[in-house]
Amino acid sequence: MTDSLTLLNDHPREFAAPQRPLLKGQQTRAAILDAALALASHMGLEGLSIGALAEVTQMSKSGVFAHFGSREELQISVVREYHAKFEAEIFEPSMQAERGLPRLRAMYDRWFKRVSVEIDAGCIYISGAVEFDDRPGPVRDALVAMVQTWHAALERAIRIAIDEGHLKHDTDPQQMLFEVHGLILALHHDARFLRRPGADARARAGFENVLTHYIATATVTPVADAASAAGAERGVESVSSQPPGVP
Amino acid sequence: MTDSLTLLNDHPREFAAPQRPLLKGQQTRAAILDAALALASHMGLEGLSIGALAEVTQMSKSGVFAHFGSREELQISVVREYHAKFEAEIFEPSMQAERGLPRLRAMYDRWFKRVSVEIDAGCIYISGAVEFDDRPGPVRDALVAMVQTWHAALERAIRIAIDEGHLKHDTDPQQMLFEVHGLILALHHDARFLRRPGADARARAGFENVLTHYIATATVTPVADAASAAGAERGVESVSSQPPGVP
DNA sequence: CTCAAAATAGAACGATCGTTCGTTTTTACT
DNA sequence: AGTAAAAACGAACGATCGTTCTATTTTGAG
Repeated sequence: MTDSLTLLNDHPREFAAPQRPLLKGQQTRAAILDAALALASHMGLEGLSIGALAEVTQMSKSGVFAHFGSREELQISVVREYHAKFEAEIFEPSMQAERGLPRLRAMYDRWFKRVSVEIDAGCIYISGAVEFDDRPGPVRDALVAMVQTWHAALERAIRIAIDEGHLKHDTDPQQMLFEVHGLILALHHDARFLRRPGADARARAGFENVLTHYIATATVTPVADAASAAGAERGVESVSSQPPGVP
Repeated sequence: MTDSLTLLNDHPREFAAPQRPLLKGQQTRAAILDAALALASHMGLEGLSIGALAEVTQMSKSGVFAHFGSREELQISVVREYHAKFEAEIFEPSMQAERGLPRLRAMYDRWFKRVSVEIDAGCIYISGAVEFDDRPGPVRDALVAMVQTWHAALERAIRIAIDEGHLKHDTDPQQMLFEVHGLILALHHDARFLRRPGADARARAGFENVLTHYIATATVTPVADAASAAGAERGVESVSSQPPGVP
């Protein structure tokens, strides 16, 4: 239950089921999807056009089209593909870290690197959220479902960190998630849009600031709980970078 | 110097100068711009089309077009219009608050209400940032300039709060701005995209958490400066809601 | 009222969009 | 090799896009 981010991953056939499974089709489909993912990272899901996709993949428009049946289905497939990669590269490796704060740190670190280092490809979750916040439909539904899945995983990690005594017992997981998510969004904004150089350092420092708040709050009246304080200290010092990493 | 957000506001004529000033033109131009602003808040700046705009304003496509000369100029005009309203409704009233933390609070409060309460109209700064982070050109340039202007005003307010002794003297203004901005972005994301009910409360609480961090840091080794601590306390308790408000 | 200038309308343009259809090539299995 | 299904193509469709052009109407000052 806690070791899978999988949701909506039951995609046995996208829109038309080949009765006799040929492999060439899936192969080029994957190639198209790869190009579509790169294209959507730059132009957004709405900026994704079948014509441009055909040009990139050296195929005919109708040839590309036939793999998805509609533009909307193509967009949904892109979202699903992004989710799958996100799950494999961000979520799953982080689950190898120890339960509690180390795992939460690992998740944030990988998430943060995804947004900052790979400047040449914007986060589809973030751009999609803005593009489809006013556009009802299956694309929006798919986006919401996958973002919520990721957020649920983060919230779970926070709750575990609380249970393990790494974070204050009265920590509001959703509040902490809100603040951490804000840091990622600010990073995406400053790095990609404003092109500010120090944005990644700000995101790192911001995370530490949030942590200090939820590990040992700076209340004007320190009612320090000895046990949880010790636990927090353990958590703080244990892991500051990712485990060896798996995939 | 500190009481104006004005930048790029020298827009005497947009693209074609009427030699003998007629008022009907400016009038309908304003009406078109109003409709364009509402339309862009829902569909984004890229989703803004002259055809749809003509339909809304009950005009011909060419009639609308003639007022701007190009779609790009229309987009820039929308950005400028949004900036003017933002300046009048968010920035200027906040400047009536006392220097320091009260003013910073006023700015955040109005900013935050702009993003949360008016759910039926997304923030063009935020959606524009995502739409144009990979699209060079004059529209992006205008967006960047105005966002930076607003950020500069916020940074100025933070610096004043430091000078007034309301915030810790070693506060990094840009870091604090980064974190506060993240809260607004998370609010926009959760309220508009995920449609989570409690997002505004999270943004409020997040701001308080950031404040507690920069007013009296929870360092494990409290090197409390008596003077700045007293100033911080003053600042904390002085204003928790906006001044009467002017415009 | 007059009249030039300004504002709006209307039709058409080339381009691109997603999509459909009929045909041809390629694939994979017997 | 033969064959039926699958995959890819190419042309065309209607719609919409931004834009250009030429009329027509409206405006505001003399």
